[in-house]
Formats: sequence, C-alpha cells, structure tokens
Amino acid sequence: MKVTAKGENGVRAMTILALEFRAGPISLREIAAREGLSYQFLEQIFLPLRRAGLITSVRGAKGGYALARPPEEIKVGDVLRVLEGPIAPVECVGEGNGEVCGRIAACLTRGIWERLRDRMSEVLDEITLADVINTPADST
Amino acid sequence: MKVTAKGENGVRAMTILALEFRAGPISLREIAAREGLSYQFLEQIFLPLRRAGLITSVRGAKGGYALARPPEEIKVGDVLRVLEGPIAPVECVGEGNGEVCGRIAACLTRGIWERLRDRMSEVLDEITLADVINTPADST
DNA sequence: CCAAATCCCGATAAAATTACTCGGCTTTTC
DNA sequence: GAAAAGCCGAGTAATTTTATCGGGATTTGG
Repeated sequence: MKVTAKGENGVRAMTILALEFRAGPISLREIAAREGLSYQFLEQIFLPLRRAGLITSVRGAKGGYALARPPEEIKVGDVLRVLEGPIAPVECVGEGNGEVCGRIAACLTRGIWERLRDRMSEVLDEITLADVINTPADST
Repeated sequence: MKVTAKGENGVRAMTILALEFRAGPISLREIAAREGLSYQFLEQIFLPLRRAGLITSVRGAKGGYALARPPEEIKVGDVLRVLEGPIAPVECVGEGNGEVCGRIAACLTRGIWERLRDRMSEVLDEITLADVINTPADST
C-alpha cells in the first residue's frame, strides 16, 4: 500500500517547481542536486509529467522546467495519477472501472476497496501544490 | 498504491471465515477451492494471521481455521496490518513513526502522506468483517 | 495402532515490478 | 561552434511479491 519512489519523488520535485514558480524554468540538474536524486531518474519522472501537460519545458542552455499552471491549480492527485496510474487499492476498482471478477466473495470485498479508493482520491484531490508549500512544517 | 495479492486474498479468506463463523473450523483446502487459490499460498497467509491472534487453528483430521473473535470485532485494517505491515503510503510515515528524512522539501511533502495515511486507516478501521458480509453486493 | 486429514514451517524458486543507467540525439544560448 | 540543457528509447540491476516444495507434527476414525 505504498506510493512508488517515482510518485514520491515526483511530488517532491513538483513542490520545488511550485516554490520557484515565479523564478522561471529550473534545470533538472539543480533539482537533482537539491533533492539528492539522480539526474536520470528525474528525467524519467519529468517526461510523463510534461506529456500530461502538468509542466512545461524550455530546451537549450538556460532552459529547464516550470509548472504549466500556478500551484493553486495543480492537485497532488493529478501528479500521482500521471506517475502511478489510477488511484486504486486493487486492480478491479480502478477509478471509473465497473468490472467484476468471478470469485465467490468478490462482490463482498469489493465495497471495501471502493470506499478506500474514494477516500484516497478525496484527500489527494483536496491538496494542491500551493497547500503543500504553504503548510508550515511543524510536526517533527 | 496497491494492496498486495496477499492482503487482498487475506481479506477475502477472512470473509469466508466470517461467513462460516458458526460452522466450526474450515480447512484450507476448502477455502482454496472456494476462492480458486492455491493451498500453499493460503498457508502463507494464514500463518501470520494465526500468529497475530486473529484466527485460531485446529490441527489434525477435521481440523481447520476459524476466526478468533466474532466478525464484529475484527477490522479490515487489522487483517491488512498483519499481512502488509503498517498502513502508510510512504515509508517515513509509518503509523506511529516520528522519523524525518534529510531532504530539503521533505517536511513539505510529509504532511500529504500523513493526511493520506490517517484517512486510509480511518476507512479500514471502520469496516469490520461483519460489515463486509452484511453489505448487499449491489453495485455491479 | 495405523492411515488419512490437516495444520506447521523454513527454505527457496519463479515472476513481476520498480528503480536506475546508458547512449545518442536535438535545441538554444553565448 | 561549444556548452548547457532537454528528449527519448532501450536495457540492466535490484527489490519485492508470488508461489512452490518437502518434510514434520497432531488429531480423528476405524
């Protein structure tokens, strides 16, 4: 029941883009240095985020990445769905998926996963990048 | 962000034990047949559940497994914690874990995972096995 | 007392997923 | 035109998950 490193680091990287939203594009090299991640792993994260339209890129020297929209308009759920696929605790209850598997207790347990999925989506869609950068990091 | 097959099938198997709670112990062979799972994989699921005290076993011919407590008193969260470890979307926010990692945006993103973890626990701890077997399987 | 049913359990093999790297290309600035 | 950056497919390494095996130990029923 874990988010992958890709998802976790993707959110982390997007947080940096949110912090620097007014400062123009930031290079992967800089983000990699700030977060202690490899340049190449970050590339793998940014590629799908750009294709999904969450970030924009500027090529060439002085280039880099920036959020495509202001931090208030990007939800954590958006980022995770791009990097990890639909939010769903089990395959058969993918968001907007009506399939049913053939096993006997299947329909009994299904409700659990649907409720869990809905609450997970709810939390992740109510937190924007703006919330993330504005929340004081109190709880040690 | 998925539950493993072990967790999913564990909940499924516990549901069967809940359905047959009054009927005495059920053998793994029977559960395996009813759910289309391998006997040996189920063994791997039941061993930790028994060690955790969620089920009891009776050895020998006519033996099998039964819930240690009535279905009303066993939460889905209990089962998942045994089979998958603490409910936590990322390592560093394991239930009751105060650690902090050293990276820069760490404390900014941490709050996300804490909120997610809390809501996940909440859902899973408000559903008992009794709820699972009593909920009509309407939503096709 | 024996045979069959059943749980007990460590070890390990197989498969799947995830994490990470490589190499080479294209675009832009200075 | 050289350096700084992004673009991108392919491939390898590491980890986790799934599944199997083999042999014990315990109980029931004949």
